[in-house]
Amino acid sequence: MARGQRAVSDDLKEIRRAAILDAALRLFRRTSFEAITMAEVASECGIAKGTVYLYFATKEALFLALLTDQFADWFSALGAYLDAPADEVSASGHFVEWVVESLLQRPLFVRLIAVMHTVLEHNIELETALPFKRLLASGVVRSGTALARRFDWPDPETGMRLLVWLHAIVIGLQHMAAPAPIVLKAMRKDPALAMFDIDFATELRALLMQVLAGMNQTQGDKA
Amino acid sequence: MARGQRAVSDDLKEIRRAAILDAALRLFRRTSFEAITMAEVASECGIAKGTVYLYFATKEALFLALLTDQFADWFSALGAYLDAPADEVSASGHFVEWVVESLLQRPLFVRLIAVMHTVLEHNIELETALPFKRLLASGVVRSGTALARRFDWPDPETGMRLLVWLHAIVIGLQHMAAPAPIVLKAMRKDPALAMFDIDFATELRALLMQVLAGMNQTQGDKA
Amino acid sequence: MARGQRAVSDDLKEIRRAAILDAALRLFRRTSFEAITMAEVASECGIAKGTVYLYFATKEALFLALLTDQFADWFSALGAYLDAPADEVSASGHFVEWVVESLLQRPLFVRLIAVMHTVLEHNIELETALPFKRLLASGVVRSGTALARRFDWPDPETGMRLLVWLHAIVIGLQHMAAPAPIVLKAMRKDPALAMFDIDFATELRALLMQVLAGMNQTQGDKA
Amino acid sequence: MARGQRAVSDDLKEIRRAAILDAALRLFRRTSFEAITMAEVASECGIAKGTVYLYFATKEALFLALLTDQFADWFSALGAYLDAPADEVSASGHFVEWVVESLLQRPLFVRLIAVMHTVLEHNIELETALPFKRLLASGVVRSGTALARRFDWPDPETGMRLLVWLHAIVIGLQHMAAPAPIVLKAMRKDPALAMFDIDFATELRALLMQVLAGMNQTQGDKA
DNA sequence: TATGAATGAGGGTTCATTCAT
DNA sequence: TATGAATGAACCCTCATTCAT
Repeated sequence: MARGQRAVSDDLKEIRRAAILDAALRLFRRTSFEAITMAEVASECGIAKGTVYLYFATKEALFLALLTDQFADWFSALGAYLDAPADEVSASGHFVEWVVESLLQRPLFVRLIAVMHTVLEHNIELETALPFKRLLASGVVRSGTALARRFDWPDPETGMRLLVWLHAIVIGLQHMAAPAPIVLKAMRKDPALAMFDIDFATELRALLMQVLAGMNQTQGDKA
Repeated sequence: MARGQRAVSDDLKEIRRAAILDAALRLFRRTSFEAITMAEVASECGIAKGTVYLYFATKEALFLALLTDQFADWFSALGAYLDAPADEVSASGHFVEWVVESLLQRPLFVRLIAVMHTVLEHNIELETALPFKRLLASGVVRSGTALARRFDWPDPETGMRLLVWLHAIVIGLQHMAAPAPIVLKAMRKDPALAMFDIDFATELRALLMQVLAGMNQTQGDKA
Repeated sequence: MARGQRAVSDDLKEIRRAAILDAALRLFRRTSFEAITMAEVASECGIAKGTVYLYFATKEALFLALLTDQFADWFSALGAYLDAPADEVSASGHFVEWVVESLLQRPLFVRLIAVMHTVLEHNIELETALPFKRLLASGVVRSGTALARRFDWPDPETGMRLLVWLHAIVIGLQHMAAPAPIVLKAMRKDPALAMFDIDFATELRALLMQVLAGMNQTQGDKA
Repeated sequence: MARGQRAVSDDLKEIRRAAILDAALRLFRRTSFEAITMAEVASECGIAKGTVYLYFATKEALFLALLTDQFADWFSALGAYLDAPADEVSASGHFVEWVVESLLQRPLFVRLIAVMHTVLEHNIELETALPFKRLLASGVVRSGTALARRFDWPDPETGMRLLVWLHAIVIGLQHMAAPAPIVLKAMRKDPALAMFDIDFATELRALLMQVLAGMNQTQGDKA
């Protein structure tokens, strides 16, 4: 779609919407949410500033849409993974590895999650928040159930809960794994601060393993 | 210290510094970091705007000092707890309960932690970041070691790691437990979103229990 | 153009730009560059503060644009003067008189020149500085050449140099002719300071006459 | 005088005053008037901020005192020069050379003159302005008279006038010879702007020569 | 006289969002 | 639907100067 062209049909509108999202994603790859301006998004997309607002009510809504897509994609991949035939090896380890890998391949997803509650979910309308949370809920229910089945947990809610916890853990670890420049400098200066040099994947893997170990034990006791 | 009065001695300066921190804390109880202006802090403290900057180089440094105090207090309490004679009942459960309680009693501490990496540690100088991180490191080392001893973990680093994980978990759960107003509204509207009505204490307790269960199991296997 | 009205065409934009410049000029007539705030300019122009920044990147750029116009106007007048048929009377005296008159009629131009190098040319971008200096350069080249022809100086650069010197002289004399209020007071108090009661026109006329006398002598020697 | 020590006698007070001036001069050598803070001056001098204000009422008064010293020194040197036995070679050229050299050796003097009227003479009290201007007046009268005698000008005021003009010329040329960084960049980018790459000494020498040539001619005509 | 803590005015600039065209 | 001109709130921090001690 060329600049100035009007998206009259729904299809064209969808294409333009996607183009805006793509532009935002490209910018987000390079910098942070705060550093990106709506003018830049428009410019990167080759359209006018006002046009962006025809498709997204606020800057936060725009990036929440980005996150929505990422969630959909991730849940889809998770569903595919969980539907695949069970693995002979330790299910826990395999699953943890999948999670770690899936997130390592989606760094922007992780970065968006880290600002989701504190930034993106503020300054949006109910009609934006509602479908987003519903998508999340449906993903959690679906995947949580599949997860419980896979791990032979009697209660599907246990699977859902694990996903909620995973969400929290991802937020926290991402915060710690992406320190402010000045903190990085401090860490370089004082070796005693090396402990704060958190590797996202390493910690996620280790922590998740423990959680699953605990859950399997608990659930095993129950069973 | 009354307005205009000069903090001429180091003692008085410490008192004034504490007064500013106290004013900031009172405001933070009522609103968020973003909503507070330095002018408000000064006004709440009954001093001039510029005076605040004599004690704290930036707004972030001011709130980081607040967090520093909270960390010191919490680590101190943790140390006292860990040094107390071992409990006959399940050590894990007892410890988890202590953590949950200690954080429930310190809601501002938890809220500060939630913005620590993304906000407070930005826009500060190295000389502010360094002592803060060192305090944290020393607390983690000290408490982590005590923790390992308490749980009979051979490696003190296991205790330290648990604290790092706890930190991440607290950040993530606090984000989820303090949703944006619009999200709250969405949750009230759609019962299917009830799963996002996260209770910080409940989830922290449960998750931490699983982590500890996993760790004890793992460490038990090692021993 | 009324407040809130949109300058949608290039013509209208030019009109609005001119309106802002005009507002700034009106204020500058009343006070000094330092005393003027961008908010005042906007208010005087009947538009919002941010709108001013759509047309001028900084306060300095705004006033440099003012100076640009004044330079263009003055160079244009100078060109017209130099292109006019030669005068029978002493060319030097006639030219000096024209310069003095042209500057007396443009007091704001002179005041802007006085802060041009120390204030206006700071805090501007290259894309602002470049065209400004180029306009000046072209004016100097063109007028300097015409000047040399008029005075029968073999080298056009002599004319250009005279213009550069004139520029310096105008700056210095304007500084001296516009003393600080307290200096004015001192001069009123002590008659011995009367020598500092510089009249811009008188000194410019006299000094320029000497410079031209010297140059004609020198050039005459050369010829 | 050590820090904290009290300057009880007038001698000691004079020493401290000189120390402050010296500190300010050292800083001025490195940066500009605007960039220097009174806190820096105090720190560079090893005394408290308030102490500086015991000796100089305002920042401007402090730097004006600096300029006073420089003027006294320069006038003294000029007096010595003019009192020396006349030179066999062209008096004009010799004098001009002396002026250029004397200013090249006093770059801080020149820089202070450039901001004298627009900055330093503002924000001072009458009791600061008065002696400063009187010193200047006396220097101008004395040196102007000597100058007229030297050049065989019948009227001593002609010498005084030359000094006033010299003052103006120095201001203007210094402004042009110390362009803003962005202007420097513009000049580097566009060769057509090379004409603005003003060398202070070169232009001062040339311009002054013309002025003197003109004056000698005029005065010669008179005589 | 020396100190340095306290003061507080001061203002340019950005940018998400709106809305006239 | 597309545009992009217009809006205007928002805000930290500096630093010359004062004055209590």
